[in-house]
Amino acid sequence: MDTAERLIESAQQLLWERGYVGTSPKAIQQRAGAGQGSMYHHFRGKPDLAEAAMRRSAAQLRAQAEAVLAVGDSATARLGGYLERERDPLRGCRVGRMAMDPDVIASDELRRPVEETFAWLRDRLAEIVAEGVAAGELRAGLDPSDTAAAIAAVVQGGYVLARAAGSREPFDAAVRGAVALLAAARA
Amino acid sequence: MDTAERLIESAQQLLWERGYVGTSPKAIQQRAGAGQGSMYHHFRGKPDLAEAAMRRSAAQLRAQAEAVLAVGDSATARLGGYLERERDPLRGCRVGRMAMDPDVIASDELRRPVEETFAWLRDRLAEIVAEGVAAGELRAGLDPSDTAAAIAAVVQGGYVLARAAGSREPFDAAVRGAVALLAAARA
DNA sequence: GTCTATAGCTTGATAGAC
DNA sequence: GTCTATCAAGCTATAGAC
Repeated sequence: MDTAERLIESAQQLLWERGYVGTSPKAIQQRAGAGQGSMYHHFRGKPDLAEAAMRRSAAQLRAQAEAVLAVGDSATARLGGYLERERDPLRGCRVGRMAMDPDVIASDELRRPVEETFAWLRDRLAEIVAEGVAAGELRAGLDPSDTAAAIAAVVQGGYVLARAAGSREPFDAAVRGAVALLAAARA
Repeated sequence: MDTAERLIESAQQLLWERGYVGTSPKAIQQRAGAGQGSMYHHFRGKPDLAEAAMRRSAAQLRAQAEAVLAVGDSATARLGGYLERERDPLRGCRVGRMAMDPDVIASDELRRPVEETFAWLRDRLAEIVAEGVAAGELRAGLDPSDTAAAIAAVVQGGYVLARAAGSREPFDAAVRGAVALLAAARA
């Protein structure tokens, strides 16, 4: 693996663990086993490297989500599969976490990968809800876009509850609660 | 208002805007119009002042939530009132935001106010769900604790979606989605 | 491409005058 | 109680040798 690659992966890890504000170029270099000059040769600076790392993480997350969302023979099963997908709640979401970072939100370049990821996720979830409604599986009155936003929010909020509690339990409870509410919305 | 008070309020604002890692003692002092020595006279350091500020914010949030949760003549109305309470989604939750901060999570003292706030909120929401079930308003099978966690998560996750999008719209959509799912779970 | 040296600034805290 | 001065360490970036 070359140096640029190691820098990106180290940045991905540190952004996940400590966020953008809490991650220094120096820490990235040390984890990657690279010197100062090496990093500034491959990237223009911290924002540039962070953007590359965030785009990478966003692409990986999307691939994982798509893999889960494609499986299941009913809308409820596919949405449930997304909600119950194996996660590590105490680590949080590597993309969603960035949305709480002031410097990320203040920069269009840095915010864009986060924005695109959630726009895609909401659309994808809404498609599945709409299919469930069309198939007569879910109630006719259920708004696909609103339901999708609620499902995505339960996962992101579950991370907050888990980290606040220092335990994965609230995350699992929120997922169970959401699955039960979806079950109640069957036609 | 005395200096200690101004320091706490300034710290509350900055922690909300920039998180713990992104907030420096110097920035707090400047916003409060106080010097270095003044801050270190009233507080032992950044963690001490941050803890005071977070406890204050937690108490305020709890009072606001309790005020909303006490109003309404049915469980659905009270839970809906909590979900639809007036908020500024782009600012995020001043308590929930702290859960994403690595230094807050690493310190028991700093994490405790966050933990206590969400433990209280989940209990309070679960009580209301349980009352709704007992009254025959909500389905008998609905688990109060899981449903409460899902509701709290929708709000916290809604903030993430809104900040990612740079717009309050996803927050409002998630709330509408959650309200609709709760309506579907009526007995 | 990678390294070391250096720069100028900020951080979080302490010292000591008033 | 509040102020200014000072500190060692860390931050982000640039320069220039190799």
